[in-house]
Amino acid sequence: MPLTKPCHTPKVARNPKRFGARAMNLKELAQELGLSQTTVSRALNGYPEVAEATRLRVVDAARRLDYRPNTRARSLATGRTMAIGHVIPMSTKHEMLNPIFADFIAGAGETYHRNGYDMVLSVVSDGDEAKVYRELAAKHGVDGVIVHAPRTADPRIPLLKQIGLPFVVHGRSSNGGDDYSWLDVNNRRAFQRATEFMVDLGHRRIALINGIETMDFAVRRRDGYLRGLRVRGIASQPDLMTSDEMTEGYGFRAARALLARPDPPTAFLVSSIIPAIGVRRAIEAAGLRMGRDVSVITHDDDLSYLRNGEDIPIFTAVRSSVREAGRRAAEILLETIREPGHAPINELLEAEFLVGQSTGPMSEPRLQTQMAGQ
Amino acid sequence: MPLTKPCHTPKVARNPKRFGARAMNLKELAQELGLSQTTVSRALNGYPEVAEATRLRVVDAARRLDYRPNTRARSLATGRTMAIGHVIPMSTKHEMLNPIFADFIAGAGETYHRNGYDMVLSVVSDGDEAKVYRELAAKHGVDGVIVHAPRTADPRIPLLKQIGLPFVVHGRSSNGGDDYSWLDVNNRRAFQRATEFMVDLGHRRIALINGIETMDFAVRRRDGYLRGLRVRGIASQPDLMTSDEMTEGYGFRAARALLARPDPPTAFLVSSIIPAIGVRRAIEAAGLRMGRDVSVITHDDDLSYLRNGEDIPIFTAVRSSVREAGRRAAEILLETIREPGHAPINELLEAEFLVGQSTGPMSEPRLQTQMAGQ
DNA sequence: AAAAATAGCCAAAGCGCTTTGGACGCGCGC
DNA sequence: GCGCGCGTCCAAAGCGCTTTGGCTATTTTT
Repeated sequence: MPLTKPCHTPKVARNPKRFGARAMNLKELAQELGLSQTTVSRALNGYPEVAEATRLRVVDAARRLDYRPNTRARSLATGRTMAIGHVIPMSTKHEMLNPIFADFIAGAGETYHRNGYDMVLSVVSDGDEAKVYRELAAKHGVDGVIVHAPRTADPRIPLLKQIGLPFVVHGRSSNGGDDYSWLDVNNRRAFQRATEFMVDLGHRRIALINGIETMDFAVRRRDGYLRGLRVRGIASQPDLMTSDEMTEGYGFRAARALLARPDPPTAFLVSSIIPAIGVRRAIEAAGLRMGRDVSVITHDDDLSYLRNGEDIPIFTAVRSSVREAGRRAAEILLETIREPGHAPINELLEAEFLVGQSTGPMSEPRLQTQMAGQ
Repeated sequence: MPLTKPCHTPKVARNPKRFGARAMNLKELAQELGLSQTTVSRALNGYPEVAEATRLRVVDAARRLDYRPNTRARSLATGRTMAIGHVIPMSTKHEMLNPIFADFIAGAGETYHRNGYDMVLSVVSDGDEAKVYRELAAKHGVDGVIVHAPRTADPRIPLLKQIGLPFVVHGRSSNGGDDYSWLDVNNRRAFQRATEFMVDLGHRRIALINGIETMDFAVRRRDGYLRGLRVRGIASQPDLMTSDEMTEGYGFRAARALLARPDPPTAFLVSSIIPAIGVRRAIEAAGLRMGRDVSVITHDDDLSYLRNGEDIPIFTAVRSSVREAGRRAAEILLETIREPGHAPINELLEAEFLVGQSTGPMSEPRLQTQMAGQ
């Protein structure tokens, strides 16, 4: 197999060139104006060595003739591509996309748009990401990338450092120190707080419905949960902690299994609103009522298509807008591209704690006895 | 304001050029091999006028030295950019993304990847799309675009025809005839079938929780619903039909309001699984049981992060994989790019009908009397 | 055996832009 | 009046690739 795919079978149409109505180019615009390409280019790009009067003429003509510089040519000349890459990992296990990615993209896209950058996306089975990054850099496809869904010791971080491609991580990765830029939610604190809240409501058996714990954020959330228990003097029970891909079905199955135990949990901490919906389904399927018989707190990424209620939240939640994270991550990336020598930028966002309808004081034990502490 | 944003303040760093370790280019590779650039280029691109032995040498060296042609340079020379644009509309009303878009992208991305294409994304407030398309074409950013979320008489279609940029519509638009390529689900038939199914279960008051009816697909679904009623001889009631952006909250509110009527519907047809989740919440909040007291059928896009149950479906549903649609739409687009003169390609997918746990025979009227027909 | 075709390679001309390194004319200070 | 600086502009050299149009051997045809 050749290195660069000759997918456009050469024999057939060897030189089809461009489509439809050709667009105006710099040369033509310059001719039209009776100026040199140099001057026109400079006028449009805001360089000082051109008279204000001519600049006005040029800008006006450009607008009138709907001239727009050819991105490819420009980036070939400048060396910058004015594009940012997002490599979206797709779980091979469930052929599933991370549900938060759409909103993250939307946020980042805003920033890019505002700064004249394009966004190029590749969806890649998790594991193949390294190859794609390498390619992206070698092909000169992008000026920088955002790293999604970092694992605990993610190999992409040293790789990108080595390649020399600017990047920002959405989340963190424990390896490689802090000498790279990242933006993360304070997952540990959020989950610690949620746990303590549950304990303070009287709950003692609190389940954790976590994401896959090779993911860095999931580890941090578990840490927070454990710390919360410890701080309140509650022993943790490994069999109250589950970990899997955050689907509705997972939330349902996990909660159903836990609720079927002789000593079911009275509270659930859930890693995302999607499994939380499944948890609620399981609670109701068991003939119980969320917020009364069983309490639930979820992490809420504030997804645009799955809002946690309107006026008052459905779920009590630790919320942190992933779209806002996208916006900020993109800004940080553009910043590091603008000033290559700059020190890494780290930003830790605090989640807000919203009390909704899904939590309430520990209710009377339904089946078996329990000696509530205080 | 200048036409092309001079966002990279020129005074500061006038010529930073590229980052980090430079990659190997064609010239260097040719020198390394003692061949001309011409020959090396041809060898790699599979042209016939190069000896098989030298081709092998070249390909081998390229792999060894990790050579990858600069996309920008290549596309400048060829006139094709090997990139496809997706302009994702974002509802200005709710700042909401279409929840299906992530999976569509994932499907399309697969096809692109396989064919050596990149995907460039812009998220745009609905209404501004035309401008973005125009820009994309003029900048030579992409070889073609996918049109998302077409409205009933969508201006983007004539616009793109005029510009001459190849495109494929995901969905259809009633205006502009059929002389453009599209790929759609047979929404009308799907909703007609679902409606008839409900009627056959004994339901007479069937509500439609539809999407926004400026969207082409929503109109078709309503048509199917009305036709289903008509075919079964049931009069339609306008006050049983609602239409709004497909959020969970909308499903909840609409269903709650309808269930509070003196003559509540006994069945719901819902336009997407997300509002369907809200409908279920409303049903349960009313102290009723979905599938027993109230039946629900939903359209199911088979979203990877919101599967409709695992083994047996939660909701009875008309299902059509939006990811598969993405794959096919992308293939069609690449096809039309490959053969510009080709006639438009239209593909109508049939949704499959899945019976789940959310439907059952019309149960005893709970509050008021009703003379069930047969 | 001479003429024609072919296989295999190369130099150089673009693609459309930015940027370097002047050129030209004007006003200013001395 | 001369030189210098400055404000405006331009010609031309890339950026890294593809593709045209040869050019030289080698093979095939007559």
